[in-house]
Amino acid sequence: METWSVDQVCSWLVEKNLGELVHRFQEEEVSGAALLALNDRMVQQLVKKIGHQAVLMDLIKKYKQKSQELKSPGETALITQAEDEESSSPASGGKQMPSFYPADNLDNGLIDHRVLKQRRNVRHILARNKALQWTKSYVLPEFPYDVKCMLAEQKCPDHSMRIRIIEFLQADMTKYLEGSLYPTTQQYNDVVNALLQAHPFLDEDGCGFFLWKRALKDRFKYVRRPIEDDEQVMRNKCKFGHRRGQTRKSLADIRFNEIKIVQIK
DNA sequence: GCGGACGTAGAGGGGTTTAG
DNA sequence: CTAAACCCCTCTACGTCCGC
Repeated sequence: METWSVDQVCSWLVEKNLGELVHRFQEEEVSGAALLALNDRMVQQLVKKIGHQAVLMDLIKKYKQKSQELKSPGETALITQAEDEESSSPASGGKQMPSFYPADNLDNGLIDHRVLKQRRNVRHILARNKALQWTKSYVLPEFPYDVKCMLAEQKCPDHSMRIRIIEFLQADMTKYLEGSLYPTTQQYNDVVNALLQAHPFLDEDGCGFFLWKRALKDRFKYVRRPIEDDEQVMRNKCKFGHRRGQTRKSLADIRFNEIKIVQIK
């Protein structure tokens, strides 16, 4: 890893379901050596999402630990394999995500402004990575520390907490969708049921199921909104993306979009 | 069996609200 | 001010029912 180029680091990120970070890593020219030299503050500046910060720091930490233990060439493959096994999601029966959320990590008030701007480009490349097997008994992902505290205290989540819960659930579901951004109704149901079973107090007024499900659907919709390079998304936009008073996209437009998609590919 | 009416689910667009 | 959630509306697709 020490000798990796920026491109190799980016491939590794994609492999670790952190493809969303590729653009930032390329922008900041993070090579393998730079990756290993990152400290907490740098990771906070580089990576917006606390969940991604935690995963990234944990992967680096594990790499450093194992390279100390092994101290032999060609170890990377072994480590990658080990990490693959360890980082599999709870729903696939693997171990849960590392709970590395030190209190100082929450102090992200100085996050680089460019990172905030990046949120506009909400292409969840995660969706394109290796899909995990969806099982009926969906297991909730490991939430960040502050969310876990709120859940443990059974406090009614405020707006920002709701957003964070939804964001984590959406990111976790994406891993199972084989590149699609369209979960089935059953999948929405499974996730919301798992959430409400684990935390019944979230079922406000007995209509929590519908509220959480709608929030989750809206979140996926919001993720799809800016996407213009995905065949399935574009097809649905052509199909449904017009309202009374608006002209329907002509067949020519649809063809043009299809050609654009092929060119992008 | 066929075709129209109807209901429902699931898409999207876009306005409004909320929170940082 | 802006990003993101929330909410409402419209449209399409599909299944079911019913009359012919």
